[in-house]
Amino acid sequence: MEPFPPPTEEDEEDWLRPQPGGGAAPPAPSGHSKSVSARSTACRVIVHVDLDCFYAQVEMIRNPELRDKPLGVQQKYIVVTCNYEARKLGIKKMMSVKDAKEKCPQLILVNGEDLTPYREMSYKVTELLGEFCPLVERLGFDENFVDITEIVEKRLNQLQQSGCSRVCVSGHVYNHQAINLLDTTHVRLVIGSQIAEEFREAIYARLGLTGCAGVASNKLLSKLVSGTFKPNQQTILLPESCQDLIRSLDHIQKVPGIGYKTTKRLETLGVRNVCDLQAFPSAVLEKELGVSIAQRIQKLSYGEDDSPVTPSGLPQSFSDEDSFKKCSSEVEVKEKIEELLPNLLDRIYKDGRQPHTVRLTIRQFSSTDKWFNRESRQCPIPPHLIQKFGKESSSVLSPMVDILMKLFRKMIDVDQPFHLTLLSVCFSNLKDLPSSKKGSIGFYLKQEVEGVSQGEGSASWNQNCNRTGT
DNA sequence: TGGGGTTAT
DNA sequence: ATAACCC
Repeated sequence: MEPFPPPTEEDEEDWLRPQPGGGAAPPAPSGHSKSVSARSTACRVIVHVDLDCFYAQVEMIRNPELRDKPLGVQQKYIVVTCNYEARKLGIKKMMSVKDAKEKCPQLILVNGEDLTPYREMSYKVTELLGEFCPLVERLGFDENFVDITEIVEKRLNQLQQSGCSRVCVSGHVYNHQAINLLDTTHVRLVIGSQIAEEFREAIYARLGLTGCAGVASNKLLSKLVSGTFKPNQQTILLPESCQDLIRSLDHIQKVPGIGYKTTKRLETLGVRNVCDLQAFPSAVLEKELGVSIAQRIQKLSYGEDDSPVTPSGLPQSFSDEDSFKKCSSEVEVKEKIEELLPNLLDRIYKDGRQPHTVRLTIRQFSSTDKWFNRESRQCPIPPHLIQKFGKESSSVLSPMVDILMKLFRKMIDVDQPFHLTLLSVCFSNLKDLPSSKKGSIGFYLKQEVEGVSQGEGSASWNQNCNRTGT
């Protein structure tokens, strides 16, 4: 057993006084409740948890012999991620297999096109965090935001009332900024660092995964600061260093929320870095991008982000896709769809809810603009078919193929030549089973099978139950 | 660039 | 249905 890898210590020590101003504590002579006004003024405390090279870690758990070797995870001809052994040898994320093998002939590659193991581990992480706190939001498979404001408030009160006068930061402080324990915002973030450490310890002890964490007063800043010390470390951001952090981003596209398209439009305006965006006239920005986007990204450029941590709960859609060099006949399309469907139907069956919408997405070959020309058609699933989702997937398969082929013909004239490079099937608009269904014998049999085969914890069970009401 | 996801319009 | 964003 390896111990939990030691974080770097930058502990600060000082006295934690019950109240500033030397006074014992709660004045507030008016009829007003003190705790209400104190709470409304308290800053939020957000943790961003970011697993290290997630797919590679999952593969190393599945096959421990890969542990100490340079390992890459391959999808088609791309190394989508790799472990740190491989990074030492110059392998980067999203490198072509060709370049990677040239750089490092000993690189071991595993195929990661089937996301099932990663998806399962990903939800175990989210569920584990859900045991600490209900406000957990997923971002992709390997990141989670947790709003720990309330946990921090509780611990702060405990600390003050039990006469404890010291708190130590766990992990790094961004910019090496000194902590002022007379500042309750500092103290809250320090307590947040201890909770973040507990998150990472639990994820390592229970799931064997390492990762980074960032603690700050909003989602944007927690995410940015989590990446400052990189594998398996954590960092807090104190408000006084916020501008340093946001301005350290050399390009605006590094700001989460400012993507490829917006970056291009900003470049047209001469906006290249965060400082440019901060200083840019709001009125001009609003005319160029629309009020909503302009105001949001300009706030982001100051490190301001009032978006809440929205619990992700159960997935809103299930999709499966495959890309390929060429698919140019109706028969091939049907074969590809028949390959994608069984896996998808199985996932939906295990979820237990019924999808009411199905969508087919294609990508047509084009030499220019190689990766953005996707088109899709969707339709409601006929009620008689919806009913069958609770049963054997075989009874749904061929009618679904027929529906998907009709959607395909809405996009593509099959009498004309075509050249597809991607097919994707997505089920969405998921609804809980009608409650009358839940009394049936079949329902309970199914629940037991799932509980055993997926080894689900109580958190997911509770999540499922809590949502059946709405 | 893969094979996924989300929300806004 | 698409377009933008995220990983």
